[in-house]
Amino acid sequence: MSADNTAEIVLALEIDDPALADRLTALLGNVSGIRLAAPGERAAATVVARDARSMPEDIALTQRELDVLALMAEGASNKMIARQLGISVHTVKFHVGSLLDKLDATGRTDAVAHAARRGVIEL
Amino acid sequence: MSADNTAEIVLALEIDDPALADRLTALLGNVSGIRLAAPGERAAATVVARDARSMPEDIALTQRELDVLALMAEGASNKMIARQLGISVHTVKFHVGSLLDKLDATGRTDAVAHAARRGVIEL
DNA sequence: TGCGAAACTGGCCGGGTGGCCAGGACGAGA
DNA sequence: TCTCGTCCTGGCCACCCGGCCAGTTTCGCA
Repeated sequence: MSADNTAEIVLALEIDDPALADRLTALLGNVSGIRLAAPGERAAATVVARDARSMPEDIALTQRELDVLALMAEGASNKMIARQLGISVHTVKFHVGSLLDKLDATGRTDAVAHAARRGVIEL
Repeated sequence: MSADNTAEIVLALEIDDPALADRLTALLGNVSGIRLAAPGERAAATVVARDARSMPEDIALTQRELDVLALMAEGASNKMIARQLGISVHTVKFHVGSLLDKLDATGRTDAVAHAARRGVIEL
């Protein structure tokens, strides 16, 4: 990282609302120690507008379901999950079934997509 | 929004790196017009670590592969994708195969996860 | 004009997936 | 105690998936 203490932090802006973007640009542009990223430039952090997601709307998943879900997101098959967790394939399928139910998904791919969208898992 | 011109913009911080978080907290805390959000408080914008997307590491996917990938991310089966795109299931499987290859994935679930991670698709 | 890339289609097949049935063990709480 | 939720296991089965083989057309580029 070689984080030079005197180096400026490069911030990227990703704001839909033009008014808000303008105000932030004006405010942040004058802060010493912070520099706004040029278009396409790599930034250390990004300012995003959507407060929308990151909603703590936690779906009630059991610990075991979270275990299975995490491995599913890695692309693991039921057999692999079974081996990993030390349970039978049948039990894995049972948990996967519950997951599909709770996440309102049609299949395992849909399930991880939904889970990622809702912030249940991190890709 | 009732964007009072004199109102402070509430910024939330979502940074893993403690050092970076500290520096940003110190820098942004002194900016008039900006206030850092209290834990749990609704913010107008969020500062997230790292340059979220805009990864220039574009995997070379053809248009058709992107079509298929998008529908895969919706949890669509090969049959559904075929109907949606007006092509045969065989062709869908052909594209899926290429996708698995290019994305270095073991299955469609893995492919969607990889694609999302690399910013190829938006969940 | 030939050549490769992309897109498309077909058949075949082993293994994976998801839905259904049934059951048992365990702990928390009424 | 008795019920409820969670976790676990089994069998059965239709269907889907991914990989293999083969082929066609269309397009741009050398």
